[in-house]
Amino acid sequence: MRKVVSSGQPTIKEIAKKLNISVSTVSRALHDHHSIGLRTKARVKQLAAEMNYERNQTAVYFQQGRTFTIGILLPELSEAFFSSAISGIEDTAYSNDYTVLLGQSHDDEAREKQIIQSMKQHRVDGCIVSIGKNTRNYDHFEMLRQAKIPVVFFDRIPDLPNIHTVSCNLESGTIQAVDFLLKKGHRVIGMINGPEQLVASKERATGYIKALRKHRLKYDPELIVNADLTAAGTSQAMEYLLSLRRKVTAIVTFNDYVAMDAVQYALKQKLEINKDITFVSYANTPVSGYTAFPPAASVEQFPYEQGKAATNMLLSLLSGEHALNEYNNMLMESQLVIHDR
Amino acid sequence: MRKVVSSGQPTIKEIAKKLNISVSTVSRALHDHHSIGLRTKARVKQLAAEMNYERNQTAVYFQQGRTFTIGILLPELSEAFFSSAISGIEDTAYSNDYTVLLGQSHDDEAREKQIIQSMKQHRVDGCIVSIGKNTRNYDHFEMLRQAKIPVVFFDRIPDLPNIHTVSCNLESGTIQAVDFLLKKGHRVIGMINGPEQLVASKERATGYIKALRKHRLKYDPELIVNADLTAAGTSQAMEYLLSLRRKVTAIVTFNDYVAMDAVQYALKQKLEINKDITFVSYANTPVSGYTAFPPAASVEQFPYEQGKAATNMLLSLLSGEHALNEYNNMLMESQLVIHDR
DNA sequence: CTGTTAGCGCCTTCAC
DNA sequence: GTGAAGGCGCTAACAG
Repeated sequence: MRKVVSSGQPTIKEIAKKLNISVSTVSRALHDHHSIGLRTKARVKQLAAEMNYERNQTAVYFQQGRTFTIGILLPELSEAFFSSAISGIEDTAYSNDYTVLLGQSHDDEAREKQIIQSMKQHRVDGCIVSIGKNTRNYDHFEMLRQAKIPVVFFDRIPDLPNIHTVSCNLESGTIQAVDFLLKKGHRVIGMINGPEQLVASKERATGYIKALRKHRLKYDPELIVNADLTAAGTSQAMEYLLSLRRKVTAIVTFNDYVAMDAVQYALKQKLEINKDITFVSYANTPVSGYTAFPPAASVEQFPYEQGKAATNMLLSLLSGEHALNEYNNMLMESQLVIHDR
Repeated sequence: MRKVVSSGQPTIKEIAKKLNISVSTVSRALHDHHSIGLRTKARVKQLAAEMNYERNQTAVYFQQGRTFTIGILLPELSEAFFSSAISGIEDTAYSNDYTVLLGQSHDDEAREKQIIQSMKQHRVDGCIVSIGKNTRNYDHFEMLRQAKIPVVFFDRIPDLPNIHTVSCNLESGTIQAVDFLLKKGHRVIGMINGPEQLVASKERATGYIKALRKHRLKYDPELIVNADLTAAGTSQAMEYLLSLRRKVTAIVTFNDYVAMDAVQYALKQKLEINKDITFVSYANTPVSGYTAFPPAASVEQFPYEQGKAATNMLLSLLSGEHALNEYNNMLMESQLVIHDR
């Protein structure tokens, strides 16, 4: 059907012919094999350079049964968190001579399956995956397991047994955040949290409660609201928090977007930011520093480092220095970054 | 050296053996070749399904001499513009059954060369490239040309003859921006432009001047400042513009970051945004809407669409429906998006 | 030190 | 309709 177009690129065969030696000698010379004479080596290398020879990796991949390529599946590249993460992945992969094959699911389960399928056919050596919001069925990952393609899950992790994961624990950062507010004298601290079912929301709530407990303060459940992360939801949450009997002087928001919406609401109520009300958030975006009223502090989740860690974990799996029934679950600690003292 | 690990994946050979037919029959059956009997076809397909057979793409790539993979080289994934662009690239590639190999140069020329080299070895079918800020030498692209790997340059385009490009013309958007301000009654409009040597700066300046000319207003060179895009540079530029005899009531800024810095400066001078002073900017970031004082309008550059266009151009080059000496240079029009009337 | 040979999985031309 | 054979470029036994 499709014509095989000769690429015109020189092969070791041609080099061998011109030099009147065998292909294996050429191959070995090019690889600096110890058993090849210095003179032949030099001759081969010189001719190869002259002819602009370049090894055909597709042949090598085929022959070796591995591609030195890792597949990356993420929900959405345009989210700052993921673009930062993939930056870390790509950097680490490249410095280990691996290439990166990319796919984004857009949180669509069907597309996610399709991409995994395509990566499997591509014979990637391994995958790094952050699953979509709506993914409920994990058959595609089961197929990878059967094909013996190792996977490291990262940030958005499926509820599966025996998997490798890298994620960031938000509890510690939240404790630091609440600590920070308490030290500044705040006693009534609200929290605009995310949807209840998210692990990330649970970690935030737990951190909040633990921080209070640490300071022997009683926890008032009224002060935590679960919102839907939309601007409208945030306004509602703000309205609620500001209507409470106890006067809320600080609020921990689910992320920077929520913080920005909350700030807008507060400004409309003629509140002075960092005086009447102080915000602390989670750094999903690097631009919060540019806003007129950035949060006084935010919990950094180190997406770049997470990407790096996930890649290193995958590479160590690929190097085969692991027992097959050993599963790595790495938990990074989040950390509070203070913008405004 | 490295052991060849049998992947354990079934091959057409095994299917053939189990069915006591030849590999070529299996191959043909799997491809729905017309000359294969319906019964055999069915038997083959069923067994293949049962065995979880999956075609080894690396073998196909090798054999066909093409990989259905395109290489993407970008300066920096964490820049909103590029992450949006790659989103468009990836979507388009995937819906055409192409896979995407990723590399970021971090604006480092050496790394850029290395990535191109690696993509060439990978035998990508084509490349989409946005060059680094500091790249002065283009030998690596010359090598791609010799290897007959088509390249589409995009957004950041090198100064080379006979290349394919996709880029966005900022002149039109700038004209619209100035039009918008003039219609709102502004007569003294400043511009904080970028470094003089950038094409993008030139286009902005030209658009500004053309818009004034269109309205038969005289152009005052004092009103355009070239800044370095840092916060400090922006402050200086603001100080200068606000010190002019003629009272500047509106400013066009190089991008949203500059706009945000400029807004900060204006606020410090107790100016009221959108009253004493109005800003119009270029949309490099989707978050400007979240800031307390977003620009009244901004010039959209459609990175997603640019990525899509570049990919389509590359795909059409790959399909071979082009003369070799034909070069495509696509210019998209930027467009003003009004946030605040 | 170097050459010969086989084979990776698949497709395709040629023969039957 | 189906089979046999060759070859894509490279590596790695196995022989000298």
